[in-house]
Amino acid sequence: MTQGFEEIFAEIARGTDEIIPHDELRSRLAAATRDGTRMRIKAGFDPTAKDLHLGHTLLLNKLRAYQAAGHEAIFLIGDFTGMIGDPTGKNETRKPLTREQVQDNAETYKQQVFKILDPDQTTIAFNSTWLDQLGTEGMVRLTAQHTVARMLERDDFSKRYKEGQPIAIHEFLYPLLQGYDSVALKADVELGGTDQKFNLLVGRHLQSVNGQKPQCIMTVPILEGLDGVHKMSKSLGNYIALNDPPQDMFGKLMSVSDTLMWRYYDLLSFLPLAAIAGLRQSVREGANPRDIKMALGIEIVDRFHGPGSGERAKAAFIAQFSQGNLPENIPEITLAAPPEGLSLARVLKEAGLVASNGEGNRMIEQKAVRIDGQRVEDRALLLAPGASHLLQVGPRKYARVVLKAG
RNA sequence: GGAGGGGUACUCAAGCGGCCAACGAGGGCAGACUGUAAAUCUGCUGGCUAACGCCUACGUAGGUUCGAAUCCUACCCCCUCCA
Repeated sequence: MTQGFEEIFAEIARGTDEIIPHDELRSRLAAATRDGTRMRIKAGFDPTAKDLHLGHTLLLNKLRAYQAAGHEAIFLIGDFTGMIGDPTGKNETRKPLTREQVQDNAETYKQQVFKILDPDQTTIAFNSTWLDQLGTEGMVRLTAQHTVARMLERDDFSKRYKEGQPIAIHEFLYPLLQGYDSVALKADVELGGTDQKFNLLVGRHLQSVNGQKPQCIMTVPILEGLDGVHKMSKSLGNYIALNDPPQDMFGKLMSVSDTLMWRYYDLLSFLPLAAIAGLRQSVREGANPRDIKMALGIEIVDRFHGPGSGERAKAAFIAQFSQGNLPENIPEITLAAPPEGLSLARVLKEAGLVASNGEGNRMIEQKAVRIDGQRVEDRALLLAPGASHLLQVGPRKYARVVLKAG
């Protein structure tokens, strides 16, 4: 029994950045395991993004680990916050979402989330449920439960305050509202990214002020995006979406640097830590990191597209890039061309391979363009009607174009 | 309410009457090299045009001038200090 708990706890704690307070979480989990009670594990998600990406899954994996141990995962959608718009740290106000958009995003969330979470042990909650009811009076009462001095303890705030950067008053409200969510949900544990630490701690404070046992908090690292530098985010375009097609997902994972690959192994793989250490050792002894990367690709693709899809994506990847075969599913487009023909740049643009004629011409000059496999460097080239061509720009953009007289 | 500072391309940041489609850096893209990796080297990085060239861009709107991102006026927005 004791050993069983050790394993459970190790799996829950794996990959986390901080657990506060560590020993308390441990003992609460132990007690719950012993008594067969379920703890309420909360993790909040911002509904501004429609698609979840791999970065979000760190929290989901963690929620899943709790579920595996028999606890209740609360997938909280911050729709209230989303509708107001949180401009934190930016001079650009985020556009508030309409209720419809939020609903829409939430639907998409649900479909994606259950690729990881067990639906039977998941509660989906919307914080507008209670925040809409709060009212001005409730809001003011809430603000009375925390102090400015403590707000300024947050790194972000104190730094900006010292540097004379603006801090809008409502920015103080978000931690409070998020903390209030924990009160409303009577959360036992809240999960969040490391950047959420302060907010999670506010939740502890508000719970105790409101006569609840303060939640334990657990932070997970922020996942770096494909560039290995910035956090994975949709707006930076360095992400792998959960609903990316298998081949894209695999390809993106393969394009990651070796350094980042290990990071991804640590944070995304379900392999035991000992196994990952073994992989590192094998590379040190001469194994090609590429193959290790492929194994990760297979694991991740399988997770989101079902068993077997990973191997298929790998095979397609090898065929296309290692053996130089054409990719599957090349988009095909039909264009009307005048008798004298259409300029190559124009065709590239119409086919969606470049954003403008200018860019098309640039690509041609940079030897990035191929027609039917032949490199083309003549930007004056005209493509005559009545022909069909395979166009390629750079290593990965393809299109098949049929030119009709017209 | 008062005083001062500032708004330049994806970002940061020069320019302060013509040589500015706008230095430089970052980012991005492409080529070479590769393992679609990293590192490195090279080039490109507003739109239209086969090309000559034309058109839009330096917070917004006007004005001065042969000519403005650069000068003037008004307005909008941001920041700092004081009250």
